[in-house]
Amino acid sequence: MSAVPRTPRRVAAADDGDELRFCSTCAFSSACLDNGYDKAKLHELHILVEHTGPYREGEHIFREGEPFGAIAAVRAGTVKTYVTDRDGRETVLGFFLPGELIGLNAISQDRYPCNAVALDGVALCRFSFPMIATLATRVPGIQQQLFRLLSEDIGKASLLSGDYSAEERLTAFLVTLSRRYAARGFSATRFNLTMSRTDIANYLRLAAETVSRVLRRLQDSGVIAVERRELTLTDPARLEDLARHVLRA
Amino acid sequence: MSAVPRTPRRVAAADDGDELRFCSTCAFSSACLDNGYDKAKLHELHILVEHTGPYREGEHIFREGEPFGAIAAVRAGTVKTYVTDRDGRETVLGFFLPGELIGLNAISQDRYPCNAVALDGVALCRFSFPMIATLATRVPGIQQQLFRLLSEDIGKASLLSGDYSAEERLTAFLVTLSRRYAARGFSATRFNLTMSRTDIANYLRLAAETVSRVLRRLQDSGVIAVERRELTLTDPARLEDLARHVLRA
DNA sequence: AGCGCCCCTTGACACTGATCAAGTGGAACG
DNA sequence: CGTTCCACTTGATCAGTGTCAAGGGGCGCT
Repeated sequence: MSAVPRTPRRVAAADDGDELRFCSTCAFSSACLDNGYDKAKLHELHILVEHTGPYREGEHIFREGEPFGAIAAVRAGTVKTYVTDRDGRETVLGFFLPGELIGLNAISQDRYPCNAVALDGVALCRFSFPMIATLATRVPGIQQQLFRLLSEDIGKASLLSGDYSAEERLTAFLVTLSRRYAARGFSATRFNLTMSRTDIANYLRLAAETVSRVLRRLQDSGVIAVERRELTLTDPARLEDLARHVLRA
Repeated sequence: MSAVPRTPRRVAAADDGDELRFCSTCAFSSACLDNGYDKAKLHELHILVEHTGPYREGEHIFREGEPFGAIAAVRAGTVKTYVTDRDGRETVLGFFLPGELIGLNAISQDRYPCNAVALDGVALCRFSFPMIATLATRVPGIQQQLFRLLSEDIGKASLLSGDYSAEERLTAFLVTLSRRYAARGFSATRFNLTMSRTDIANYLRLAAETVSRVLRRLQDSGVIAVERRELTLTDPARLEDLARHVLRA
């Protein structure tokens, strides 16, 4: 299916400055750094990181049921995770932006419980889970980071779980995207929706038509400007206010 | 508020059979046992377990915002976790039966992100988290168990997150309760709903009236028999079938 | 026993959002 | 340059569920 060579290459373990920058999106580097920049530990960490990609739009990173071996940090692009029910209806579990981790929900079953697909050009850092777990027994900073990341994800369901209105869900979704982009140094007020309206709908448990209508209403009231997939938050404060119930700000 | 003496007492570290049975509901004992029943390790584990309780109905175990120090396994009774929004509306995050762990979602923030309250007489095993994390660096079985438990909880949101009908949600809820009771050796077809209709509603994101109506409909069609809070699954197979979309069986 | 409280049930109605259906517009392609 | 396809938009209708209102019944309290 893919003609692009996607040979995983082991990253050289040299811990020069360049190598560190290169891995800055990987969640664990910071754990090491927080821990006092121990060269030996950084060395151990980096040799078990594998940079993979690029995956092209529509290309799958893993599929439901495949044996679990690694978690991965997104370096570039957007990843969508989803499951499909018998009737072919898709439930989107999440979108993962640069710096975020996929595969954490696979640990408990040793199999991926969902599919992961690239929504645009995607590059990853793969971490062999058995190896990083072993390393975590020797480097408490890594273990803590893993515990924290896992625990964070437990609480993430709030956007979906509440009985919120379509407008609350969608505004909260946009605010969340904005914050996540901002946290990675991208613009908080102007970014691309890398996912289709249908994807958003399947994520927020709405109909695609409803997503479309709410976006229009938000645009008409001057809160956002949306041109195809390009989004501008023209009144971020008001947007946050509309989402306040969901975000419990 | 409470007149009942609830002095936490450190459990004696003697790893005699009695002590082990006493702790059989604690999730970590099994991790140790799986790991080859190493007496020294069991010793280490047990001295950091604190048995607390009894908590009486309505008594809080922890409250939102309190500093996080420990996770806890339910030994007896039912615990409800919830948050309250500005308008006073309650969102129930989960019910925890004997053998299940509360507090896992507090790890990432070092504070409890929700309230936990006893729905009936509750007894707990408290595990100091810093201590168990330290122990985990030396006992891989413990670390794996922790990772697995955390990862499991990430996927647990499915019941709430899907856009399912009231009937699907409620039947799935009942099936889940049944399975959880069965897993702990209780009857799978006859048990008490320790939570109020309102609690169930706030958990499933339904109105209490809807819960009431669906229960009645299920009873009228012969799937369950419900008398106040006593529930009998008269046709478990059909109940599971009604819940099949949610449970993805 | 009797009272009152609270949980639960039942009914009537309104409203949000899904569904069905049709139409628009951009992008890729021949 | 026209065709086709697909994502998206817009409109009309309808069903499921929330809301409001009233009533029932167990349980603890005095």
